[in-house]
Amino acid sequence: MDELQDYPRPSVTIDCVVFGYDGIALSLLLINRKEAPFINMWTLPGGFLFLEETPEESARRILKSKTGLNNLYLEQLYTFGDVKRDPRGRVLSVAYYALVDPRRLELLAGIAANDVKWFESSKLPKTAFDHKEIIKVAYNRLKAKVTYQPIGFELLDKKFTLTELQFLYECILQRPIDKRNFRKRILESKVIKSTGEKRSGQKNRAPELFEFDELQYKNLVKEGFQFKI
Amino acid sequence: MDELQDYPRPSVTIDCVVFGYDGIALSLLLINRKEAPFINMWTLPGGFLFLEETPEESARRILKSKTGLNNLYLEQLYTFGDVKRDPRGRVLSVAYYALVDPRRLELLAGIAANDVKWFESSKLPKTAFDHKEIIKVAYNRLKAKVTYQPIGFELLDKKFTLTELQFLYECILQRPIDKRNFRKRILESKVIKSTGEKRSGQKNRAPELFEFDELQYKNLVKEGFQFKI
DNA sequence: GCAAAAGTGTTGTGTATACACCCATGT
DNA sequence: ACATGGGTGTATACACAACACTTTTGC
Repeated sequence: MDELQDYPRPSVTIDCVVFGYDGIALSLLLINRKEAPFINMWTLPGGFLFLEETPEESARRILKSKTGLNNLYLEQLYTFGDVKRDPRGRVLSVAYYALVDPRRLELLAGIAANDVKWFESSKLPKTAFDHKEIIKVAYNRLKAKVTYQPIGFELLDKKFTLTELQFLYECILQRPIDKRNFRKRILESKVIKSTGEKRSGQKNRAPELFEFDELQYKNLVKEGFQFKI
Repeated sequence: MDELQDYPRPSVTIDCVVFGYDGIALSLLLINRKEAPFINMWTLPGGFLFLEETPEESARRILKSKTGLNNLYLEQLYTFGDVKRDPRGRVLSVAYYALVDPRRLELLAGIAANDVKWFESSKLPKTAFDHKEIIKVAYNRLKAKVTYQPIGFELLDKKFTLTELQFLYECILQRPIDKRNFRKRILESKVIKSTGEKRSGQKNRAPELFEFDELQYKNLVKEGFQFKI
């Protein structure tokens, strides 16, 4: 008979791949590990799952405690379970990925600056455990997802210009996008709307500011719409 | 300090959504549960993860022991972790889904016929735990995947006709597909090749037999090809 | 020769891509 | 007035969807 106590239990951790974008490059949030094993190496923000929380709740708690952020875009990525992925013993990791505007993060106090750091995704340091693999899987997922689902707005300010949005997409997809086609499609999709405002103070024409139209987006999802960049 | 023994550990199970296709309808393999809780209800084939095996190895072991099958198409689906999903305590389930030709299965002895049964996916019985949810996620994943990746051949005999393949796709996608367009696209994709043989004995024109071209498929994947139905 | 399923092309329609100039603003 | 990035439309190629008849085989 299958009783819970009849079976040995693995440890279960949650690891989060946190993507950020500062207007120039796609970055990843890593933490400098203070304990053995892998002391002083960089790791994904993570921690052990508590028995009274779901994996997603756990991911949110961990991100909150390590970065101070809540309410971010979060999605389960994959469960990594190589037998030897953690030298301390048998540890499964349920990995999540999150999108964050790093400028929201800079405002927060209480984070030891040397321990938590953004790294450009093209210049990552050596990471502990199997975190390199997790990051690779997360990045592939993000790239695939962004072309057919309108995620990515979380990485920008609430109000953004179309040029900023396009740069972000180019950053994620690592390829140039035609400006006119990009604007046409993103506007046709109706997932963003103009705020009517313009941003002035630049030394050129004042660009129009847009925002994500969440209500409209939810309606479109109900009708089963397909987004495409 | 994060030591493994400092944290309580959840139990971890593996559950498998096994899709089958008998030439007429898409089916799902369920097992009649003999223990409490949920005694006598239908469940996904599953079991506890052993510490010395990866989740995928565990899924293969479980499928082998409950159905006798190995070497099937298997892919991690999602990790389900609701706190109350199992009344016995805190149990995470790493779910997989698999594709199987049920006719391969019928040949196997040693399976108590009343305990393991195929159900048409449109006529499922009440299931235990959160297995209904897991099945729903698996079916959505299968539907999405089949349109851009050439999976599904596992559900047919090694040699199959284009009409059989088309019926399978119609079954999975639950919509009619135009015969000429289907043939055109599937042949253009190069993932199947003619065997040169024909199947006779029917009371109509003898159809050509095709097979999945695995070598060619691997080459195409390397070049980053996109399949599309 | 008839029933039953296999097999085969073309055309229209819509969607994706490629491409270059004018506009508004600040200095 | 000039430098800088913002904003706009069209023509072409390609991909997808719709559609009906002929061929082969067994009875």
